[in-house]
Amino acid sequence: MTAPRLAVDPIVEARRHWEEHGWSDAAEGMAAVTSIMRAQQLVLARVDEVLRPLELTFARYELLMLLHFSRTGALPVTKASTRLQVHPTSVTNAVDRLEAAGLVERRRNPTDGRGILVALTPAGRALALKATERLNAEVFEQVGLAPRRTGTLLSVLTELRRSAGDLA
Amino acid sequence: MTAPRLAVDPIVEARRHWEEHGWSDAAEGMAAVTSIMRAQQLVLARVDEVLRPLELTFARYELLMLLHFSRTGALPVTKASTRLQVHPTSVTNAVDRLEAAGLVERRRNPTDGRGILVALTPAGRALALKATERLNAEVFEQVGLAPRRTGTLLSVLTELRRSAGDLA
DNA sequence: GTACTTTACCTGGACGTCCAGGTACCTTGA
DNA sequence: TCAAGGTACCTGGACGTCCAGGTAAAGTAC
Repeated sequence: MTAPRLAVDPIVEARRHWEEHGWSDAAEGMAAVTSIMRAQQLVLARVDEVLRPLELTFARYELLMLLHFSRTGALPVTKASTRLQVHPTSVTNAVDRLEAAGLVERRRNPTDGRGILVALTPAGRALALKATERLNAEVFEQVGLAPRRTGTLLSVLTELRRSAGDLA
Repeated sequence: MTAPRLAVDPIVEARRHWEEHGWSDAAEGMAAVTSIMRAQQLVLARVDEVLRPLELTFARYELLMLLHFSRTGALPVTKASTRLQVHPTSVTNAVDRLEAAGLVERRRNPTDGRGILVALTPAGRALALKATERLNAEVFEQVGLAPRRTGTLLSVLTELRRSAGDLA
């Protein structure tokens, strides 16, 4: 984080401006959207800080864990893309870097000549578990909310994702 | 959005895996963090879709609105960086593009020879208001939550941001 | 008043995200 | 069987974010 702490919350400030401009119906939604953006930025920064010494990023970590949880430790790019809910090229990008670090490898897909399988290496699996230990201890076990509140957040965000067509 | 809808929520799935691995203390936090990431991705996509016809992005829109709400319509880069809570180079980047589009201009800062002022042009102000109209109607007034839930989300995220040192 | 430190901004680069476009392969239907 | 359409992956590029490093000006201290 670079910026100094602020006396006034920019989001509260923006909401006040919205009200004053007669955009009251949109003020709360604007504040919610902006808060999500900012929360993501903060949480991602915390996560990446923990992962930096391991030379991982959250995107790459997620891919490693997806492979770790898969039966064979190998998945086609498309499958990974769907599960991670990112664009296929984002997966290609992550695989490039993980492959260069020896954490995954690309294999020919025996059942589909067009495709490849992204396969976890032993080093990749070991690093994924190490990263999980640290993330659990330093971020996930202390997100920064009162006990019940984490569940509340989860529930509201699930509703939001569902309404955005993210879930069935 | 590219990926097809999934039968199972990847976040629910991941949480189950966490529980099964004996990481129960971290499972809910992991789910919360992942949900924030995904929610941000979805909301940003909605916002950018509305802004695309105007050749704006959310980052640039936010800068335009910050200037619009400022007394003189002009701010130093550092001030904008602090208010928007992004790195100063992100502001430089946004200013480059907005300036190329004639929406802002760089002026010498009369009170500080090192600095510049980013000043809103009439075109920039007009576009900011037009963009706000559309964002209000198409996103902010219908975030996708039941009425009371938006307030709940806002309250929890504020708690999260405060605990991350984002607020005073 | 001069030397040291800090501040403001920029450049260059890494990374993740998406989109557009291209190639190789599979699938489908006549 | 074979042509048309769809799928899987990659490359190249745009964009936003951050970091590292550099220059110029302001502030501070002796």
